[in-house]
This record gives sequence, structure tokens and C-alpha cells, in this order.
Amino acid sequence: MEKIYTIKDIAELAGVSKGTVDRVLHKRGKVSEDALKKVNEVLDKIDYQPNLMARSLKKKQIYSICVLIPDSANDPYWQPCIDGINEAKKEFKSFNVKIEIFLFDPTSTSSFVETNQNVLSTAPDAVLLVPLFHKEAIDAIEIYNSKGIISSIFNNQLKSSSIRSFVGQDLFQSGRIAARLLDLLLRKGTIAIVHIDEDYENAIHMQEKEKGFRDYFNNLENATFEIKTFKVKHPQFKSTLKEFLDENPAIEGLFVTTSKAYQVAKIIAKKPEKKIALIGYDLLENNLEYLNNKTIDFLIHQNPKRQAYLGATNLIEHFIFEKEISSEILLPIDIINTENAKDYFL
Amino acid sequence: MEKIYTIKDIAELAGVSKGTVDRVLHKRGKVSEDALKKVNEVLDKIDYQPNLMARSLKKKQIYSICVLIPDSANDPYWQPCIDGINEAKKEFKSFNVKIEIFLFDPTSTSSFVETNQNVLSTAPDAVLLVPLFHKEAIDAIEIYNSKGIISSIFNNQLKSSSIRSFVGQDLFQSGRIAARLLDLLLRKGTIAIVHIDEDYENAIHMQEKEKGFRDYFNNLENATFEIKTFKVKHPQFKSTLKEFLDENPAIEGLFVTTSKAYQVAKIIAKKPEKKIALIGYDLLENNLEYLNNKTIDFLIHQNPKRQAYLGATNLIEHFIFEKEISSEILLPIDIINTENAKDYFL
DNA sequence: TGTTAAAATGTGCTCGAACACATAAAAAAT
DNA sequence: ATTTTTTATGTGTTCGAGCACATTTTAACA
Repeated sequence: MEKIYTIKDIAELAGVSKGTVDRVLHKRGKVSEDALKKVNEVLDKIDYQPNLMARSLKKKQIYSICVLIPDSANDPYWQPCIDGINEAKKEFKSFNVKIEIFLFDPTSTSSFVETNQNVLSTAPDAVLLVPLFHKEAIDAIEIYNSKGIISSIFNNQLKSSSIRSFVGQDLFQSGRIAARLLDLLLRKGTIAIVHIDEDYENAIHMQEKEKGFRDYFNNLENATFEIKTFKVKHPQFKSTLKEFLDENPAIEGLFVTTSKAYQVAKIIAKKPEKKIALIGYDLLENNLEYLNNKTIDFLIHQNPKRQAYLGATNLIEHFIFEKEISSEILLPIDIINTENAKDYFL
Repeated sequence: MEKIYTIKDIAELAGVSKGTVDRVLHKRGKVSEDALKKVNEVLDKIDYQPNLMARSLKKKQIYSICVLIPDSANDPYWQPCIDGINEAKKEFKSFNVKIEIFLFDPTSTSSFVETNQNVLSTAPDAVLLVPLFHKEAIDAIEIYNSKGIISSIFNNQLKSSSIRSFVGQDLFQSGRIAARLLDLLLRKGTIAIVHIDEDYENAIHMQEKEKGFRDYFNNLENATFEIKTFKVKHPQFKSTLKEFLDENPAIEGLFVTTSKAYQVAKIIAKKPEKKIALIGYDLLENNLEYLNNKTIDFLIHQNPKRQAYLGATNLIEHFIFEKEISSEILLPIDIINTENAKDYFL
């Protein structure tokens, strides 16, 4: 077992005082060449790991992190994110970090902008946000960056050099997985990709999934599939989808690119004459209901709780343990069916 | 933002000294009824959370945890466990816990017994072990218990009132998932369950999986499957399996209950005249190779790394944060195909 | 009432890092 | 050579909890 060295140990070994060692460690200057050399020699020889307890105890500074999440009252998808943040909060409650959650309305751009302004006025050290609105998110992040506030994002990918970290999934790959599962279920036939509410939910999200989905089938040898795309908005949703299915009786499989597969399931459950394979996203209660009665065949789990949790801990550990911020954390893409669904609730 | 109270704060509020508050908090006695009442009144009013940094800094006691894992030189399955423990070790290196890994030979009962004796001689505070050998594990755990050493297990379930915690998967459910996937792949036909090296690897593991597997098909309406069981040991493995397959030409699917699916894949890959569906366990390199060339259709991920990690952190957090030890942590059962396999490496 | 024992309470040091401040040594200016 | 300035180095306090020890208060007994 290797010895744990303290600053005092180093001071004794180098024949200087702990003050000098401290100045060397923190490069605060005011150290003679001679002393610098002596201390560095000791430092090279041993593996000094500062005691983080002591450091955290001494430092009065409280790091503040703001988290912007869509309000789960508008969309239950976001509830696990809130839970994930609260879990991180609990875990690090003894440390000198303050985590505050700000909710915005996912259907309202102005709510997003406004919430960002509120966050800005609290002058946090870092912001973790779901960049639902592309342009507005970029703008907000630029402002944070100019004020020296670290920004991280999760759920949606977003290209900007001002972003320090992204937590999410490889959406292209996610589309490929959906394709592979439908391939398995059907072997051949006509499949439709269904995009619901493409407007305010981030379109890139869905497009990447579609690309991956199509990529799988394009690269398939002896491919016997036909792929269609269907876009629809919520108000006229029900009638439009019915029409679409009636007009395309050959369709045997559907890939819903959002968490709204239950809305589709509700409609196709009423067409028992023909089983349509259905794949969607996320373990919402509504979705699970249709998974259990086998209207939905597979769900792909985006693990929003863990995304939020990892987004938060990535920042927290940067502040209190001086860990480097991982610029990209890609979560595994979990395949869910009736049998393993309940495992994913903790 | 709620104020963080210290012992000093409480002392002032109650009009006593911090020594008295300390005695009340730790129930060390020597406190008058009057003082006890005054302190408890304050304690009821506020939410006191002791500063764990300060506590950890002060306490000189180093908690020692020993981890017993099979040597990965014998079976690569165990390497991720070692990685998981090292990750936990790294994460908590600043805290006063010492984690030591002890490796034993998974093919040798006496190696397991001997290693337990070595562990015992270091008089640790807790032991985390893979109870590969049923009887010997129970014995070892009884001894640990009699010496006041906490024991936790992972990977294998084991019933004993002396065990404080189990981390693993629901093996019955795991068997059901394999069944569901084969159902999906085949729709009907003959399937064989393959148990490899049932002797020294824990038999219960495989039996539970078989039970779940059969349960799925038993409860299936209009079932058109026939299920066989095939047990085999390594030396004569190759020839015996070939024979079995030749004798049962109807077999269209195989469920290998261990991480040795690649050994089966090696054989059926040479029979290209008929595609046999194959499902196995664990993301070993050998398995992934056959997954990628589609000889193996699905792998079920038992997440050994996370099992070990959670087993360790469960104990660590008990010691340093006084968290309760979760008596059972069941990990989700991850379904892996070619498309999402690479996600599961971190 | 005075003395001793027992119980209750308070004080002060420690853990290791951080940093303000005091002191000492070297360099520069008179 | 002496004073002043600059630079280097050391000392001491703080953070909050834990615990040993000192001190005070109360109870018991002669």
C-alpha cells in the first residue's frame, strides 16, 4: 500500500516550509530557483494527491450550476431528467456546489429565451441545458461563453465551439438499430418513418434517426424493403395517420422517431385485421402500456435520467475534483421489449 | 437556498457548547435532560447535515474492503469486474477507504478457499465476493459474519442471512428475454438450451436461466416450439456438440447459458447450409466477432463491470457516507446486437 | 458544613489544504 | 555602511467534526 503524502510531508522531504510547497503547487511565484528545484525533485519522486476533503473544507467558494429542462407538465418525457438532476444533487449535497433547476415550456421559444435570461441573472459558474430551440440555444450559449460561464448540453446535439460537453446518444446509430429490429420483425415489405410534431421539437433529432434508419436498409444486401416518410402535427394527427395508412395498405411496419409512439399505437390497435410492427422511443407509461399488449414491439430507451445525471456530475466533478470535462458522453442505446422493460426503472 | 448548519450553529442556538451537541448527536451519554431537550428542540427545527468532508478529514480510521474475483487469466469474462473495482477505487481514492483485489482460480475450489483465508487474515471491514462455489462461499461468509465482517456478493445469487447485499441480474427474467428473442427470430421450430461446463461454474446460474427460458414458451399461446436441453463439458465439447446437432437436424435455434457462445458459434459457422439462430451472453471479444459476422444473433449483456462497481460503491458509501447498504441491486438486462454492441464499451 | 465522588459541560487540539500575514534574506538605493 | 525596497520563506489561522482532556456543577457521604 502506497503512502499518502501531505504538503507537510513534501515540505519536510524538500527541506522547506509548507508555504513554499503550496506556492510551487499552485504556481503562485515568489519561490527561488533553488527551492523550486528541491520541491520539484520531491514531487517527481512521489505521487502527490491532494486531499480533496481538506481542500473542499477550506474553500469557501460555492460553485453554482443551473440546469434548464423542459417542464414535464408539458411532456412527461422530461420527468426522469429532473429526477436525474435531483439524484446528482443529493449525492453531492455535502460538497460546495449549488444546483438549481429551471423549467421552461418546450412548446414556447420565448419561454426558453426568458428562462435563459433568468439563469444569466444568477451569474452561475456553469449551465447545463437541453437546447431544444436551435438558434436561441446557440445565442444563449454564446452569451454564457462571453461571461465565462461554462455551458454543457444534453439530449440534443448542437455544434458550437462554446459548448464544453454533450451527453446523449448517437442518433444515427439509434435509427440503424430501429431498422435492424424492423428487419428482424418483417424480413421484407413496406415501412414508414413517422415524424410527429417536427416543428418545435428539434428537427435534427428526427432527421438523424431517419438517416441512420435509411442507411441500414441501403446497405442491406438483397434488400426487399420499401421505406416511406410521413410527417404529421398533433391537432390533425389522428385523421391524417388513418388516411395515410388507408392509402398505403402495404405498410407492415412503422418507426416513430419520437416518444409519441403511443399515439400511433392507439390508432393501429384499432386495426386488428393486420398486425403492423411498431418501434418507438422512451419508456413513458403510455408507451409501456402498448408495449405490454404487444401493439408496440420494441422501444428504444434514450435514458434521459442518466443523460441528465451524467451531464450534471460531469460539471460537478470538474469543480470539486478538478476533473476534466468530457466533451462527449454517448450513452448506450438500450433495446426494450416486454421482458426487460421493468428493469429500466430505478 | 436553505442554510447549512454546523455543530457550532446548533450549540449557539441551543445555548450549550459544541461538545454537548456532539454528545447528543452521537448518543454518547453524559448529557442532562435539560440540555438534551434544548438540543433536540433545535435539531427538530432545522435539518442538520453533518459535513462529510470535515468528518472524513478528521476520522483517522481507514475502512478496508477486500474484493474476491476470479482471475481473468482463466476466463476473460472477469476482466471487466476488475476494471469496475478499479474505477470505484479511483473515484474514492481521497476518502479513507482501502480496496484490495484478491484473485482466485475459477476452476479450483481450493484456490477459492485459500484466497478467503488470506482475506480473513487481513481482517477487513467488508468483503465483496463472487460466490462461485456454493458450499465454500456459504462457509466463508459465515466466518466473516462471525468476525463482524460485512459480506456482499455479486454475479451469483446465494441465499444466506449473513449476506448484506447482492448485485446482479434476474436470471429467470434473463432466460425469458432469450426466449422472447428466439421466438422473434424463428416463430416456430426446435430450440436447444446449451449448458457449457456446468460443473465448476455455478450451476444455479444456468438453471435459473433455463427455467425462465422454458417459462416463456410454456406460457406462449399457440406455441409451436420444441425445447431440448444439452449439457456438455469443455474437453469433448466440439465433437459432442457436432454429434448432437447431427442427431437433431430439426434444431433451428440455440440458447447458450454462459459466456461461451463463441465456442458454439465456431462450430455452427462451419455449417452454412442451414442458419441456426444463436443467443448467448456477454460481450467478450470472441463473442463480438461472431456477433458481427451474424453467426450470433443476440448477446445478453450481464454488465459485469457495473455489477462489480456497484457492489463496491454500495459498501464504500456505507462506510464513508453512512448510507444504508441496499440488500439487492438488480441491473437491467441489456439486449445487444450488431448495431448497439460498441456502445457498451466505455 | 466540608470533602469527595460522580456527572455534566466546556475547551482546545487535530485532520490537510489554502491563504493572509509576519519575518527573514537578498538586492537595490542612498 | 546604512537604509529602503524587493523578494523569498516561514508561521499561524481557518474550515467542521470528533474526541481527549480540563473544568464546572451537582450529588453523595462523612
